[in-house]
Amino acid sequence: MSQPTREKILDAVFKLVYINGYNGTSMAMILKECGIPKGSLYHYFKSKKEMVLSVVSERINLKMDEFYQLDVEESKEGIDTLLAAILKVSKKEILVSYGCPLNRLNQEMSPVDKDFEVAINTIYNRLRDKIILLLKNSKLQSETEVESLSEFIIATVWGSISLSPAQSSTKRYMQTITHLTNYLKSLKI
Amino acid sequence: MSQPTREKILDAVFKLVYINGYNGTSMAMILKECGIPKGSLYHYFKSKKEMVLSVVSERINLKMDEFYQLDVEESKEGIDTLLAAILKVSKKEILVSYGCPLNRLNQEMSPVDKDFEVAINTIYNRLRDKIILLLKNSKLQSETEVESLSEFIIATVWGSISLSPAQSSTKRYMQTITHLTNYLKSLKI
DNA sequence: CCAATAATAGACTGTTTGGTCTAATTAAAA
DNA sequence: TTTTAATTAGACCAAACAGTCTATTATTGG
Repeated sequence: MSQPTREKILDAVFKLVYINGYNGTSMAMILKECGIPKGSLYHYFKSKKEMVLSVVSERINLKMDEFYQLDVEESKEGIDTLLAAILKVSKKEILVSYGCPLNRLNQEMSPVDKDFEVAINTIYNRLRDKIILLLKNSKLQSETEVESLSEFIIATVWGSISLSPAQSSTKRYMQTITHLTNYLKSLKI
Repeated sequence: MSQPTREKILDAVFKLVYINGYNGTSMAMILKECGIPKGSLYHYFKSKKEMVLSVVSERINLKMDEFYQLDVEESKEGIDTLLAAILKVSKKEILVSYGCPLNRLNQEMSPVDKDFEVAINTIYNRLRDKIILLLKNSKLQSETEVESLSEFIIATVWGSISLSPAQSSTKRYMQTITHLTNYLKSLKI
C-alpha cells in the first residue's frame, strides 16, 4: 500500500523547494514529481503558499531533528553531544551539498513574506533552544554566554555548508568546522 | 546629466535581485524600477540571465569591497585589519538585514546553473584570497591553517548575517560575532 | 443498499512570464 | 548635409504561471 497522497505531496514539495527554492519551483514541477492530478493537489492545499508553509511545519521541522542530532544523552555532557552532532553533519551529504533547508528558505522568503518569517522562526527557535539546553548542561568557563554562543554555532555550521552549494564537499566542511570545534573545546573546563 | 542607461539598469537589478532573488525578480519589476522601455533593456542585455551575470561581475564584485573593508594597511597587522573589518560589517545596515548578496545568489543559483556557480566562485575566491593574505601578514600560532581559517571566517560572518534576515539586528550580529573575534584573538601570539 | 462525502481527473482561464519585432528617434561619422 | 549606426519606444507573442471548475469515481456511514 502506497503512501497517502497528502504525504507524498509534502515529500515532493520539500525536495523540490529545497533544491530549487520557492520561486524556482512551479506547480507543474510538483505535479510531475509526485504524479498526481491537479484536482487532488488543490483538494489538500488551497494554494502554493499554504502548501509550502505546510512543508515548513510538517517536513523541514522533522528534517531538522534528523540533520542535527541534538537529543540530550544522559551519558554525555551537553557540549560533547553538541560536538558530536557538528561532526555528524558531515555525514549528511545533501546537507553539505545544498546547505540547510531552513536557512535557504529563510533567506529567500523571510524578507518578502511575514508568514514565512514567522513559521521559519518557530523552528529556528526550537533549534537554538535545544543547543542552549545542551550548553547549560555542560561545564563551561563561567563567563560563557550560552545564548550568543548557540547562535554563533548555528551561524557557523549554516555558513560552512552554504559556501558554494553543489560543490562544497565533506572535506571542506570538516576543515572549516575544525575551528569551531577548537573554540568550543577551549570553553570547556 | 543623468547616469548612463546601462549603469542605471545594473543598479536597479542589483537592488531588486539582492532583496527578491533571481526568480523573485521579474523583467516588469526591473523596467518599473529604472523607468526605461523594454527596447533599451534588451538593447544592452540579450537576456535576463546575461543581465544578472553582469550584475554579479560588475556590481556585486564592487559591493564586496565596499561591504568588507579588507585592504592591506601598512600600519596594521593583517589580523587587526581583519578584526576591524568584521566589526565594520555591523555598520552596513543592509548587510545585517538582508545577508550577503553574493551568498544569497549563490544559494539560489549555484545548485541549478553552472554559469552562476562559476561567476560567483570567482568573486568568492578573490575575497578568500584577500583574507588569506591578511592572515599570512600576521603573527599567528605556528600550527594555524590560514586556508581553512579564512573559510571559517567567511562562513561565520555570512552565517551570522543570514540568521533571520529582515529582523536580524546589529546587536544580534555583534553578540554572535564576539565569539569569532575571541577565537581569532586567541590565535595571535 | 443507498446517500453523502472524499478524492481523483484534467480541461480550462486570466494573468504574468521572458523575449521579439518593427518603427521612430537621436547621435555620430562622412 | 547626408548617411550610418546607436538607442528609444512599446505593441505584440508564445509559453508558463497559479489557480478554478465541473464531472466522475471511490470511499465511508447509516
